[in-house]
Amino acid sequence: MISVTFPDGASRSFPAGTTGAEIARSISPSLAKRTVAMALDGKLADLADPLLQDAKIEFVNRDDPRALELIRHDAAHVLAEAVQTLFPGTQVTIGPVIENGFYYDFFRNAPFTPEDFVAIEKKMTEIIARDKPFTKEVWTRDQAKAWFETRGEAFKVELVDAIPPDQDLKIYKQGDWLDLCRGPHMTSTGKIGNAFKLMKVAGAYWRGDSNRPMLQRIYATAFATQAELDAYLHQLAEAERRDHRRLGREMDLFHFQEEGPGTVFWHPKGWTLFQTLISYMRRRQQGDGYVEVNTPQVLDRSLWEMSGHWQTYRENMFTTMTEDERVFALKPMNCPGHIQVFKNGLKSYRDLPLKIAEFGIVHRYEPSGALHGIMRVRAFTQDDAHIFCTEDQIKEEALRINDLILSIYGDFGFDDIVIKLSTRPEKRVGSDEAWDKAELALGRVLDELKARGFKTAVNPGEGAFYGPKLEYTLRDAIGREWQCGTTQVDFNMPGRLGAFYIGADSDKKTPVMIHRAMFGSLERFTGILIEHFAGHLPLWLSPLQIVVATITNEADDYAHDVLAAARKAGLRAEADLRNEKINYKVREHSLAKVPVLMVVGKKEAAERRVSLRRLGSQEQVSMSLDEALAAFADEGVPPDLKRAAAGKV
RNA sequence: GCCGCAAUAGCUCAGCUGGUAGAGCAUCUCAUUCGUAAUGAGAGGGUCGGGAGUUCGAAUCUCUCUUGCGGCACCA
Repeated sequence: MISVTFPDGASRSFPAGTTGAEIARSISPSLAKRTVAMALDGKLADLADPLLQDAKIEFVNRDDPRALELIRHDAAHVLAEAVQTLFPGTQVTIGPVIENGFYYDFFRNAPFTPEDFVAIEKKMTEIIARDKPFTKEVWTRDQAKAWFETRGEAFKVELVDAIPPDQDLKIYKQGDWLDLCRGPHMTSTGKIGNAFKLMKVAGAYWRGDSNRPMLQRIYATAFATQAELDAYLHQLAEAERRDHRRLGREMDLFHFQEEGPGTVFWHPKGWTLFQTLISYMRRRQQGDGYVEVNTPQVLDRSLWEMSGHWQTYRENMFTTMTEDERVFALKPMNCPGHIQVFKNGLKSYRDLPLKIAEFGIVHRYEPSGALHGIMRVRAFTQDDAHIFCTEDQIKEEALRINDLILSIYGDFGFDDIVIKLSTRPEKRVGSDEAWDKAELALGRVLDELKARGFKTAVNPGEGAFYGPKLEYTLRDAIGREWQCGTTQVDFNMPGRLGAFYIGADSDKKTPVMIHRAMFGSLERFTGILIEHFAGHLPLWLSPLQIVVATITNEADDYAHDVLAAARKAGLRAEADLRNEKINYKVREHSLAKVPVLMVVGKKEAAERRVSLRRLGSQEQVSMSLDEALAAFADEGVPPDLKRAAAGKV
């Protein structure tokens, strides 16, 4: 006999081997009917599993949040059956649950089309309606291999081979169709319901390896209820509404064209935003002891050979050959240039830490498929800096960077940050001893940050070729994660490029270099801000802050006065004197995401007032011109300057 | 780079199985001076992404290149 404890704390004895379904039935038929799975000691399991030892049992209903994973996983099996029924000869591979749904990877030569989706969804509905139970069997390795081999399922055979010998091979059947699967599943296909939808088809490499066959991945999603599915689809539409590529055009910030793949044409408004970010960052860096430099865009191949870029980063570099057959490369990183600045003039240990910053434009030949608006481009501006220091100074400097980064993100409203340590990659330069030291140093910093309560994680093998890094990932308004800032400890490059300083003992010493960026890429950060704010930038960032819109031409003179006064108050303003209705102007400037509309007509002109309308609000506020300008001038002050004015640093 | 899809006016898009292009918005002109998300009328605007082929004839079919989109792989 075993003792089974229920959620209310009560416990009962059952013969060992009693199944969850039997226990549910022993309590009440209605409970058994609505239960789709169980959790044993908190772990989801098939309801048909026998209980072999004492356990805490919970019965999981279809509307239990834990059931969502099962609904999706079951739906993946149904998708696979539907596809194999409709398209015989298609091989199945894997079909996991992912964040917002699930997918299944198939091997088939002909592509799936939108019409196929309709047919597949119909077939899935049929399979679900049949309501066949999911039944589990344990097979031997040979049995499973034979089954899949005779059916030409080469990928499944490979999966069978990859399962450790001490693990059972579990097979789940739904009617006549079966799949190798870890489980668990719900009791039958009917429990899936009809709130599912095929989303898209895309290529994906078998086992994520670009040297292996390309499979067709069908993405789909499923929810417990139609209302939840609808809410999810609505959320997708919301993300599309925020798309920076669309908003960039609507707000007239930038454009791309065919001749410059992955390179941005910044328009006046976009460039204003970009420069606002640079000015802000320049102030923050100056406040933290950085000096700013500018280094060449194009440098001789030999320098890149010395730095190691030529050997490890060549396929990402733009190169050019001049008339005299010299090979140059456009810089993909600023570090070698900053080392040249460091080397110029003898440095003493008293000069350390030396923090050299540059808003450096780097060119990287990114794979064509990676390009994405201004988020992923081939030429971008980094808020880059290199800190030359001693080994002893690493921790303090890394923590200073950390504090600065977090303060900066906070100024933009990003408070949910994850800090990840990336360790040595396979393709790297430098000795293992140097890597040990670098990883140890950053590991200590990570521990310290963890102790301070920050969210941390480790990404093994994801470091840069010259050193490990701490990566700062922020979460935007709709929950997406973006990697922006980075701190990288480098024991290699200063030595490779012959940088040294004179130590306290008069000996030449090689400095350690910390590479760091906070926005990361200004282009990407700009894109993140556009999407985070859905185009509704805070006043200090908005490239056009105020539009003065007239109601009739009789207010033109006054509108000119208002415009001049706004500009004098340091605000970025334009006037719209066109002979158009005020409705038309309101609509147009609202769509262009102008934060403040000052509407002026005869009434305002007579009283030297303005009628205010803020973006996103229908409310109209009448205010004296001076009062309004004072308020907006104050609101438009960047957060760091506001703190300085308030005497807080 | 790989798989799939796409490219028609500044923007969004229509154009069926081949018979040499169309709408709305935007632009320009005229009228209107009208209080918070589209005033009306008229006009101009496209060698249908580039190249090659099939055909009497190609926006439409084929090949190829380029660019973009969705993923994968890569990454700031």
